[in-house]
Amino acid sequence: MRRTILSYGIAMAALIGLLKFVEYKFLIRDIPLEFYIGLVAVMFTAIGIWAGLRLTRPKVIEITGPFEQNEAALKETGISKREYEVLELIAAGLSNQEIAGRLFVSNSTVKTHVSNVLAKLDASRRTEAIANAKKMRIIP
Amino acid sequence: MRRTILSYGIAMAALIGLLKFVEYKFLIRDIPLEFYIGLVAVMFTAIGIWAGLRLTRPKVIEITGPFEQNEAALKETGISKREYEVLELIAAGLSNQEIAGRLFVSNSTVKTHVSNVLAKLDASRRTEAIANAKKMRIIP
DNA sequence: GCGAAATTCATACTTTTGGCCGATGCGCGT
DNA sequence: ACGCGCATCGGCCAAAAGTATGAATTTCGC
Repeated sequence: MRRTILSYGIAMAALIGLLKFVEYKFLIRDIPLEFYIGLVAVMFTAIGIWAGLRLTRPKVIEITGPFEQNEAALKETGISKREYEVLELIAAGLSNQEIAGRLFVSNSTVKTHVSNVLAKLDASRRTEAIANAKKMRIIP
Repeated sequence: MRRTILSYGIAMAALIGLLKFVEYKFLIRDIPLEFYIGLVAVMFTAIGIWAGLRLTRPKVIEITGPFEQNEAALKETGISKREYEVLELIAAGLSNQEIAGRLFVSNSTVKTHVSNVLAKLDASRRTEAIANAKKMRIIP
């Protein structure tokens, strides 16, 4: 962990150096500052995403055994791709509001999806949907 | 997806605007450009991490084979016998009313038990309680 | 390209759930 | 006897979840 942080520090330093260089180049050619700032923003956003995923990855990979999904059963329910995403998040214990935030849609949309999932899984509560989906082997 | 990208675009635009403002402030006070750039970098790294985490889907851990209950974890939660029964029925997808019928108690009692279970599992929704309990291996 | 399916969103309504209070009775150990 | 945890119940309120309906877009298979 200490090593990891150190690595990131060095990488950051290197990047700052690179930026200085780019900055020099750009300023020489009289390219507007806004453009340069935008470039920096995009670069570091990308770095942030990358770093974020790197640092959190070890936590999520905890698969104990092979989960074989019953594709047939899933298809039979008629659950769409988006609806399945919602179902996964429901099973993860998220609220409609949280799901909306995660999927970048409105609360209304999530409710629609949830309602569809409930109907397709023959359930009237999300907890029942989870139980049914598990029984049918369409979610781990 | 298009919407997602659009959202980011708008968010970016807004942030650039904010940056312009900050920039103005800083330049007025003759603070070096490097500092400003660094600020931008840090900000957008943070944004990137946030976005990355937001986009990461929660991986559901799976339990295969014989279920061996983590007695220690269960004891640690302080969940009582009756509360555990309720928890099992929650996980089975029953409503409070149904649980009340199954355990021959009133709806109020079930609600009390549910509330206690939620508190002891550090959850605020029954679905979250299920997910947590599964992670802690106190229910199959 | 056309049409069906999928995705998105809103509004209004009912039901369920959860939080917070207090209260009673019962058994158990000191 | 007293305190303590557990189980039981009720009321009230707010938030979340679910239902129904309608509609605008987008996507995708043919």
